Amino acid sequence: VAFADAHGLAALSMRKLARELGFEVMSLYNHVASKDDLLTGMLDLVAAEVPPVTHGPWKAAVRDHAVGTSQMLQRHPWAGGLWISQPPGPARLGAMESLLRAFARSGLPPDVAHRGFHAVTNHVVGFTLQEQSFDLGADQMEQAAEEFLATVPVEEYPLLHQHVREHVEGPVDEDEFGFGLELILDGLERIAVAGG
Amino acid sequence: VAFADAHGLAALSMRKLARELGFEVMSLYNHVASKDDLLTGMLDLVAAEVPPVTHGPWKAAVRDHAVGTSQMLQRHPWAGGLWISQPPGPARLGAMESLLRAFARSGLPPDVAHRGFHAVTNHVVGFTLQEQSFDLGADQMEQAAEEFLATVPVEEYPLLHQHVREHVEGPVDEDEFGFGLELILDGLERIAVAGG
DNA sequence: ACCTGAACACCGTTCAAGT
DNA sequence: ACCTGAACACCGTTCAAGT
Repeated sequence: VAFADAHGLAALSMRKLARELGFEVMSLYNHVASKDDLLTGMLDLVAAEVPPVTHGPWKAAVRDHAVGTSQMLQRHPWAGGLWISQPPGPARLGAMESLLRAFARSGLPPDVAHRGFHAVTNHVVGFTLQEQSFDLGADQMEQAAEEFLATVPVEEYPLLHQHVREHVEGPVDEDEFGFGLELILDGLERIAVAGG
Repeated sequence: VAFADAHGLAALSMRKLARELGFEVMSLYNHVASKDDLLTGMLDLVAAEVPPVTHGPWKAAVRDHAVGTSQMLQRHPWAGGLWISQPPGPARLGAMESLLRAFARSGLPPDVAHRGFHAVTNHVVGFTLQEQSFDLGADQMEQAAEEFLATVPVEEYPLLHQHVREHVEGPVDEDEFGFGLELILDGLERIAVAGG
């Protein structure tokens, strides 16, 4: 995890990891079955960092967990891509169960709860991945944006230029994640209230 | 694109692609600068398959484009992962501009339109990726679900078991994508109406 | 129980040489 | 202008051999 945090997922090869740890490559296979197994384990390690889902009102519990997961994925930028491809370990399974429990006490019809669960988790992973593909950490951000816009003619893409400029100038997008999340949660709550 | 559709992205190496085409590896570098360049080109090719954003009412235009993009990503399962990591080519730039145009005529305040744009695109990419990580095409679906559940104790994760079972038994999740999309679009529309 | 040298079957990419 | 043989610097993984 420390290696991936420091050098990124692309730089993580079994050989480099072994060298960093002071061993030879093949020694790693005494501790993990394969590279995939290693990645699965890494992912569950960071999944365990997310604060447990609270026992209070469902909306706050779901929101807090979504925010906590998003923050964790921002701390470990390599984890978002794996989140989708790796099977869940114990930590993630536990979080999923707790989140389902929160939805269960929402009063939503079971099928709506089911879909709501997906809408929320989709938002978390989709948003974080999308953000990471564009964000580069404040300072380089502006430069990257300028470089990008330089390759895109203004006359042809005026709104796109403006959109990117809004990104740079901020702080419009201070809490974009929360904005989308509230759209989903408010929509669900409206259904819960109407049905109850 | 045909190769990736048929064999998946993991199987696509420059060497195998060259063999499929009846050439040697190195010949490919007369036509693309690198493998990354190849992938960027492939992605814009499939991006061009998405029907153009319509000129009508903003909500329908945004919805249709979201649905069209989601369908394209399901036709080319390898494309979702690249969607995030590759820079947009001409086809995608054009689609982004058109989608921004639809938001521009929504009457939403500029910052809400900006956030709405992201909420929608996040939903599309997040949902498709999430779905692909779990869906395996109806037939294998049930078997995969059973295998997965076999590794997860029922007593510890009762709601998770039920959730997966709902996936298998369907057709609860007939239009999960649309459900989440409408939550977002309805929320935006409410803001547009209240503000106008 | 844990480490390791040698080896295998792969990668993407460069470069000089061909036609 | 396009193709290609040889080579380079990498990969993940296995297996037999060591302590």
